[in-house]
Amino acid sequence: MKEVRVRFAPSPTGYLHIGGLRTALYNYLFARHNNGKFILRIEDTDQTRYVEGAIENLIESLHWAGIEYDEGVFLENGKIVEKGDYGPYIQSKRLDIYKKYVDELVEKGHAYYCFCSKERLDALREEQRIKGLVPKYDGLCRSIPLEEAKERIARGEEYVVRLKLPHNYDIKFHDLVRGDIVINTNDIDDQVLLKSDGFPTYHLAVVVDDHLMGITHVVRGEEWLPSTPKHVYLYEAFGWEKPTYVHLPTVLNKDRKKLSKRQGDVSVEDFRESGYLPEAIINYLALVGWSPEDNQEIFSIEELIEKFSFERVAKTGGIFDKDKLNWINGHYIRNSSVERITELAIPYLKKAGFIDDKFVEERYDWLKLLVRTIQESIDTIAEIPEKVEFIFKEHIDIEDEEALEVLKGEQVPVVLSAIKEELNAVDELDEEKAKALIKQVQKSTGVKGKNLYMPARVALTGKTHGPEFVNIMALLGKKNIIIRIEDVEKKYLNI
RNA sequence: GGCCCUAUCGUCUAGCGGUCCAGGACGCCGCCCUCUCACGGCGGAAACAGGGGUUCGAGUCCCCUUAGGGCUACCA
Repeated sequence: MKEVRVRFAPSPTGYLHIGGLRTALYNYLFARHNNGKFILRIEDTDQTRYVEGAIENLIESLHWAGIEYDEGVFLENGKIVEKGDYGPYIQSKRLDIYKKYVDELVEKGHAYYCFCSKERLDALREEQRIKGLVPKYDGLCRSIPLEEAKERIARGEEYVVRLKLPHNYDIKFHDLVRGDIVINTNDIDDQVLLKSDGFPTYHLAVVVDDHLMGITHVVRGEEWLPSTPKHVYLYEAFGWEKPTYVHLPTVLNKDRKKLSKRQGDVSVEDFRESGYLPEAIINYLALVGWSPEDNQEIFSIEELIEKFSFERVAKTGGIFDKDKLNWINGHYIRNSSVERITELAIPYLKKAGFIDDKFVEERYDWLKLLVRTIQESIDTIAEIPEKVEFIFKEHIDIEDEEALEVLKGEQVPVVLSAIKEELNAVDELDEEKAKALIKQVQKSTGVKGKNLYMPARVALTGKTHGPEFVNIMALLGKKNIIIRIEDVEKKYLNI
């Protein structure tokens, strides 16, 4: 059997869209599942949309997500390099190749030169629109004899090359997720193949490159479905074997529209900054549009590779469900080592102004305890600062009504002074000592359970709920505990 | 407008003619665990868009309607 070769071919127009990541992921999974090759090609045929740094960003995002490819465009020491036997992998470097094939098409009579101006085309479309017709090129230049066209080009006239589609011809192809598709050429335009600036359009470039690069399966978003007949026709015109098509359902917004900026995060970078783990993003994305045979929800990348197939890809577009992503991300955070989450948390804690480099160096174990204390209660790394803010505050204000209510309890002064008392007996606290201390307080006051913990919790955190209390004590340390207790005694107990 | 695609719980989905009074997951609700929160465990509410066929039998096949999405560029 022929080796599977697939590609992800984004345009460098900015960042890597989360929907694009899923397309890349499915390509990747399919390639790995079949021991095939995965290629990254850059489709930069629209000079007007090119964004500086976009290629680098694309590659970095893919790398962060753990999507690795075998051929194409890579980043080495910050420089863009190409690897593989089918290059160049950046379309703007392949202009002469497209020119050659477009010439062949013209010679064969499958394409023609068109000299129509932008103005004429606009006017034509406007006229058709008013008449209620389908906006379509009217084929004016179709009948210009080749010799005449060549003379006009020689004279320096601007031109494009258009695909010469036969009239009323059914183009058929099979799609692995959609099944058989038939579209009549009467519903398709004589697509521009080569633009007046000498660049190919997507339609020409994708066919030529996929063929030349030996691509066996074209796996892309379903927005390409309507233009696939053009591509199929091109393969036929060139006499090439066409690839297998796989059109993936769209990843949608809550309003069922294509996922777009302004409704929140859409770039891989955004998700990274929001504190999502790459394996969580990958795990979640795999599930939008694909499902395994059993009811498994949590997958390692190896499991995904093993279980993935296009037969189980859905036809319907799926809404990007942040709640489920959060759940998956939380799962991975809980199952990660404290060390890893601590490393990831440090930049966020620095940004919040809670810690600095010196702090990290001197109190790394303390930071690990801090992270361990809240690790199970978070969905994203970015939530950490708000979760631990109360630890870093010098003084806390108690505004919570429930908390204020707790402080009215009869045993509150007894408990708090007992804690201070016991604190005198130790020089510094760790979890063990904090635990022992609470036990001591229990013994000396006779107060236990809720009546003991709640006043203490409120005094130290200002809230009636929060993480493990013993950890909070160890985190705060002797000095801060005393400060907070005395604050409460003064401000709320009039002691 | 034309063409193409799609249609199961709020969401992601399982279901490829009978084993479906429709299964799993997120979210939601309740209970348990527990100083609280969270985690975890257990349980619950929640869907086959509508109408025609085909068939002994339809969520599953066909048609229509409706709804949604995509495409309709010298953008990808």
